Amino acid sequence: MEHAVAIFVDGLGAAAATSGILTQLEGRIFALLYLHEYPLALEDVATSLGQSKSNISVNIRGLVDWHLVRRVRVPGSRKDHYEAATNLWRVMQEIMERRFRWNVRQVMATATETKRALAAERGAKKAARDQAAFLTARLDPLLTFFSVLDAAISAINQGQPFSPATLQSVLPAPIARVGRGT
Amino acid sequence: MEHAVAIFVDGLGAAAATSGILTQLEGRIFALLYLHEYPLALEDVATSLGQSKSNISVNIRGLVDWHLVRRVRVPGSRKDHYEAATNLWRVMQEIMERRFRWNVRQVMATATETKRALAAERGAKKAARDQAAFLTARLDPLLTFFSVLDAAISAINQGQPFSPATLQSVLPAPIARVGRGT
DNA sequence: CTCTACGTTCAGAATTTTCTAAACGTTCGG
DNA sequence: CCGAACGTTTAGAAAATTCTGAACGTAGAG
Repeated sequence: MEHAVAIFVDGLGAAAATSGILTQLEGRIFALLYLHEYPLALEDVATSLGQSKSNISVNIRGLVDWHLVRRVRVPGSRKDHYEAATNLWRVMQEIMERRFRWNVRQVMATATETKRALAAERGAKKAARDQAAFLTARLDPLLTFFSVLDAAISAINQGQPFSPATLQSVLPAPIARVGRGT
Repeated sequence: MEHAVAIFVDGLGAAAATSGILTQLEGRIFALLYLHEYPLALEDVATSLGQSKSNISVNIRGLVDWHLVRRVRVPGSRKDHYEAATNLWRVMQEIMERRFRWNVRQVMATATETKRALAAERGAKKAARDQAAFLTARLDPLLTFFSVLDAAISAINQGQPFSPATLQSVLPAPIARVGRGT
């Protein structure tokens, strides 16, 4: 593997590992494909990354599910070939939609469920009623907050993907470089 | 532990486990504290969650570092007591700032580093120069995209925390468009 | 100063996750 | 149909992580 590509693969792998969105290996696979002009066969990916074919097979499927990687047919070959998505805005929308939002709703469902359990308790004693009032006072703002997050995600995801040029124009001033070395 | 609280603890724990931001146990600790009006001692947390004190000690420290939980002194007692943050907006700003943004910069640093390596290679042959041009064509939009993300995080984090009332008012009419200015 | 109640550290146990290689199923060229 | 070239499944190995209990350090009460 070329030196520059190796650096990118390592760096993106490390970033993915701490992202909570992708695993390190998924990050590495994506990085490798992202820096290849033409689709790579499963086996090429495996040998490039020093992993077994079975492991790549399993992990690349996750990337395909998330639309970070596309499977393409290459005329002369029977092998499966893969290429990385290049529309980063759309990739982010997908991740927002399918992961972040799912999490947000999980929290909302939990809060709602908790309120339901609370209502079902029907405490007759004053202490129990006070307790229920307190719990509601905690649960309601949480529910509101996550509802707003949910709405914000909707708003973002209904927008059209930006082109690189548009993105460029949004940037205020050149960001100072941050030397977060690996 | 009360039934309603148990449901909340389990639910938030599950959400945290898949969030990539907190571990399940951190989620459970936060949930427990969030639904308690008065600070809990380390030991109370441990027994409520069925974990060893040492494990809670380690995991609660992470929450304190992230300002999701505050350590407070309780006059009559020598024990450490903890209470959950209730300002969810501020909590989210903190997480954005310290985790998501850090990740974004990691990617930017990687892309920059890769370009540097590319420049250092100084390929004389035509094929090498073509390859370098292609890699640059992939790296530059990525760099731009993540710069925009970085700027967006700045914008969000420079805003004042919303009050629950304000959040509520934002809810009915979803945000129509993502602003382009600061 | 001593004794005790606490939180923290740490070595290793328990559990979970990741990875491999062999077995298997499928497709396609002959 | 056959055989070879594939990708996938899966049982278990390897590695990473989470968790515990004992040892340790510390601060405050007496």
